[in-house]
Amino acid sequence: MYEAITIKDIAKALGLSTSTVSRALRGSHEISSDTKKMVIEYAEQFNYRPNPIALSLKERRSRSIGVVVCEIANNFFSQAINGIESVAYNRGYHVIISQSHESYEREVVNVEHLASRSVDGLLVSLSAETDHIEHFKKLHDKGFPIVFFDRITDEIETHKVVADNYKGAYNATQHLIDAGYKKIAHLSSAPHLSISKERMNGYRTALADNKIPVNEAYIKNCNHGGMIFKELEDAVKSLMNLKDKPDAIFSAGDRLTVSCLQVLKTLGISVPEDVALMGFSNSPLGELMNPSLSAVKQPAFEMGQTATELLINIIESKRAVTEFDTIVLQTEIITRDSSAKKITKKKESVVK
Amino acid sequence: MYEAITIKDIAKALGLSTSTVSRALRGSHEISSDTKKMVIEYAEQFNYRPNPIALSLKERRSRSIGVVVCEIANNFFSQAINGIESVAYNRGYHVIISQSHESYEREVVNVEHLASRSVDGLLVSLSAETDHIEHFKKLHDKGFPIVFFDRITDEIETHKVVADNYKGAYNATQHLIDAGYKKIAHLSSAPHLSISKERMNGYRTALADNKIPVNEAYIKNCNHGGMIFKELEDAVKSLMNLKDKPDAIFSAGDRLTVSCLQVLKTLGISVPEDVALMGFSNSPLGELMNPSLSAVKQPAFEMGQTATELLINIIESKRAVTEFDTIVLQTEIITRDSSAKKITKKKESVVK
DNA sequence: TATTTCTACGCAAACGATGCCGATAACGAT
DNA sequence: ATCGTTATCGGCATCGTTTGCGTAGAAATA
Repeated sequence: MYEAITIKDIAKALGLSTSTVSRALRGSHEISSDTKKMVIEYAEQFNYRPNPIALSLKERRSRSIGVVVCEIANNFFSQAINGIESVAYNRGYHVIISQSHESYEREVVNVEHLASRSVDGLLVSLSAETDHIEHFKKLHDKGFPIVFFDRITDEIETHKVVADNYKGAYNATQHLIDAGYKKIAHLSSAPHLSISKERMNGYRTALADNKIPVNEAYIKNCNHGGMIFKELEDAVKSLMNLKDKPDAIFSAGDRLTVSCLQVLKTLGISVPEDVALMGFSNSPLGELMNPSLSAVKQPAFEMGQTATELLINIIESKRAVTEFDTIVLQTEIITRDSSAKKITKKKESVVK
Repeated sequence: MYEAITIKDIAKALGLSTSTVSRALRGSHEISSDTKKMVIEYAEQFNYRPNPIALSLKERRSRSIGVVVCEIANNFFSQAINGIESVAYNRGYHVIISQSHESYEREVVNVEHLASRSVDGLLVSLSAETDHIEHFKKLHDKGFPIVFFDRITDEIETHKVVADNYKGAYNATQHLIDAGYKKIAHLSSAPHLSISKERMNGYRTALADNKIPVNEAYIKNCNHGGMIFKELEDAVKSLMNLKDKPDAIFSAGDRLTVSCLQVLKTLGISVPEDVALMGFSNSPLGELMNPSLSAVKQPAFEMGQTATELLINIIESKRAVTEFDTIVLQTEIITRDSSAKKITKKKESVVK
């Protein structure tokens, strides 16, 4: 069917050996300029392209990197992937993306599939279900290059790239407090994820610094990261069914935030009048939503870029890398209507 | 650095030849069951995985397919990719995604990169800038498997998968008319794109069927598909600066619709009171937007699935495929607030 | 016993490209 | 005339795997 020209074809056609052709194409000095010219012209005429697979086999590298994320239909990750792609292409690498859909099993399968020597390294953000990481440890112990970003693990020593989740969550919580909210709930993903822990810490510390006691009933985890709608729905409902309802919700992820808003809408609970909402989100649609969404925005593109730079550095390093960095990038608080200043009933009656 | 076990290692360790090991692992009947058992146990113990690159070289196929789309940070495409992935993985293929960002040049580079024998076939949705397709023709003429989806071309005969853009646009326009709008503008992507033409036809026909003359000033094209914000902004502004303003906008793409809403918001034009809005969109956020967004929804996931099935069929077909299908999938009209029934001034005064 | 038939395995080529080592010829130096 | 040098090219092995063919030894048949 589809047959492309090889170095052998050129050699045969020109009455040369394959080695001569190979050298001529790479501009070796030990080939006469006449021969070089002839070979190069012939190659161009027939649009010769070296077979990357043969090269991979010979050089024992594929010049491609694998990406393992939970899903690409999420603005944070699609922006991160844009960053990954921009660096990868510049440095001559292909990018192979795989989605775990927050499932541990699919993550394992994808990693196995990618790592069995078809990629030179892995860029990983863990799935919500993943609570043990033997599949990565095995690879890492064998010297396989891995860089974690966003949802990282401290069980593996390698380069990592994260947003400052602690500070982002702290600032978001503080912002809600400053806007007059005191009963702030926290909606989070799986509790074992690094991002969940860090954001939880930021949330708790901000409350503590403001001398607001933590109400454990206000803290809800979704072990499937919002991939199962019911889980999230139940969490929001149980929150809003409390005798002492929260007056604000700080949600720790994009999918969570959006679904939460959806549930609130269904329940007829208005935002921010009945309950304020603030989340981690990278959706450009935040300002078009009803109400427009306050959010902690992560530097997704830069995270992807940085992680890719680090990964390729490991891949191309001559000796085994032993010193690893954890890069922390800053977040940005975007305040919009969903966390508008609280209008207390007192104030309202005063106005009246 | 990272070294994995090969068939050669097993052969040496067990005092066998590589061919025997190879056959034993594939369960050949001409290997004694003792030897087979020994080999298989050894392979499992050392976690042997065949080198996919060596296999690719031998079988002259990589078991991977390339995807060329304008961007993944677009719900239509990320859903389509989910469909692509689901079929591809089931049939044992990797998926390599590349984004053109609506740029012709980047599309060409990506296609060259992918097709130079690192993928077995291509799944393509053309970029907005692409108005000639020699880069695909060259490949297709050589017998390289390509399937187009969404934004297709009729200059190449191969399998194609599209939504029923004509009917979708017709129904959307009819819906706007039924809701009381008569001065309906149409905001479209590059005019040479198949989707643009089909949607334009649906729009024009619906108007004609309702005996509404087409006002050419109401038709605006964005040659960069909305990737350049100013282009879209200018289009919307010039529309709303007309003496005879439109009372509704039918926009032909997700990015266009969202950006349009944004511009309208900036201009202080309220939807649907001042102008109604309806678009093609697959964003699940439509119902959370302000106002909630009426839209034509495409079966993105199914389109991805179908296109992938067709592509793999071509790839795995023994003889050259000469009969090609164009699969047309149905769209769905979702009506929400942005196209709510028009409240005419007359009616309003009557109510008063 | 001699011949055929299995059984169970090894050898080598092939996929495409590269790189080490050699080979050859022309040429100048001794 | 002999040797060393240089320029230019070819042979061969290699990466990891599969596969057609060959064959040694054992078993079965004549």
